[in-house]
Amino acid sequence: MAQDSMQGSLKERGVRLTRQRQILLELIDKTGEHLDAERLYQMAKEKDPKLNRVTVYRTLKMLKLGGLVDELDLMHYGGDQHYYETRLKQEHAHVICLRCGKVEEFFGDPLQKLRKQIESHFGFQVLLARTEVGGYCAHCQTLRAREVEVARVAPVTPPKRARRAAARRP
Amino acid sequence: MAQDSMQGSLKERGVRLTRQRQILLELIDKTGEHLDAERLYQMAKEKDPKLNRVTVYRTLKMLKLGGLVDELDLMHYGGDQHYYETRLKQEHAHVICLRCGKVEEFFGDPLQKLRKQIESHFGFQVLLARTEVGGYCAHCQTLRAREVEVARVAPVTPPKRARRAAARRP
DNA sequence: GTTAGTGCAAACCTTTTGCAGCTCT
DNA sequence: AGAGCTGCAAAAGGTTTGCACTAAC
Repeated sequence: MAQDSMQGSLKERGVRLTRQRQILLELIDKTGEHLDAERLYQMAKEKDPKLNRVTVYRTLKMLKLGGLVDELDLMHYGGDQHYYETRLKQEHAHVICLRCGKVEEFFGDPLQKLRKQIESHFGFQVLLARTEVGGYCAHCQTLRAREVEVARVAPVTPPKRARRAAARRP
Repeated sequence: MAQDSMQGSLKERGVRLTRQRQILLELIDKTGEHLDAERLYQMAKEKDPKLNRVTVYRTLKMLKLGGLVDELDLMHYGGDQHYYETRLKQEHAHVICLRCGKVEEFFGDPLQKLRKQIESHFGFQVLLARTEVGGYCAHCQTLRAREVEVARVAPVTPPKRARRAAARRP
């Protein structure tokens, strides 16, 4: 359903609905949230092996400029890539656990109040707003203390980038 | 003064106060805000031409991990680099004009309320919070309408990356 | 004297660009 | 038919890493 309204919005602006874009729109819509370009590319490739990574980037850029998707960083947990989600839901904050990577969404009046206060305080016209919160989720808080203790004896640096790179290699 | 408390905090943890770090700490402190790694490097190089860009990155990473500086994106206006500011002030949101690039800071109770609500709602331990808002500042709102009109006749794509790249070349 | 930190070069990941050819409308 | 879009290769931008050397404590 988000896909339909997206397609409509694009058609109005004379944007062509190519096979590739339909695939990408469907994935962004159905998968829901928090996909980065690479993952979106991998998923799209299964539906059309010829589809190029560049097309993913170009499509995302277009959707972002058109205000159809929002770009997130998720506190750079997992790297410096960007994540995308459709712009349907009410404004919300993203809450990222820095230990397990779980992402929660928070809807609540402080967000609306914040926006309104900024608009009236500065006479600012708000187009985009992004709130990201990092910390430890309920589950990880207890596990964390233990880890800190262990780390003093045998420090481990998890190779953040290697994970993603491995998934890309043929 | 921020520099002093930073240095103290580092000393406590057995971090060495090298000449390079002193230069960087002073710049981060005095310049105040919103420096990216490259600009910080350029400024540091004037005080010590031998100081390497890598040292800037390593120092920023350390300060970030130590919770002494916060990392910002400023809505990726101007590119994908990160910006840094000392973690002294009260929590605040950054308000970025997408036309002129001006950055305002907003302090206000919605931010504290947001944090508290997230903590109690999810049982989450908040360590970092970042709110960035993009739009048009009061001054640019009027100028904007005119531009949109002009753009329909003679579209211009400003080369975002070229600006920064030019400044780096020898 | 240790150990942490630096500089240099090279790598890395993510994203963008130029251009020839293809395809939606 | 023709503007718009894609794929490919290559580049760019920002950041990280490996290693030998240096300097802070």
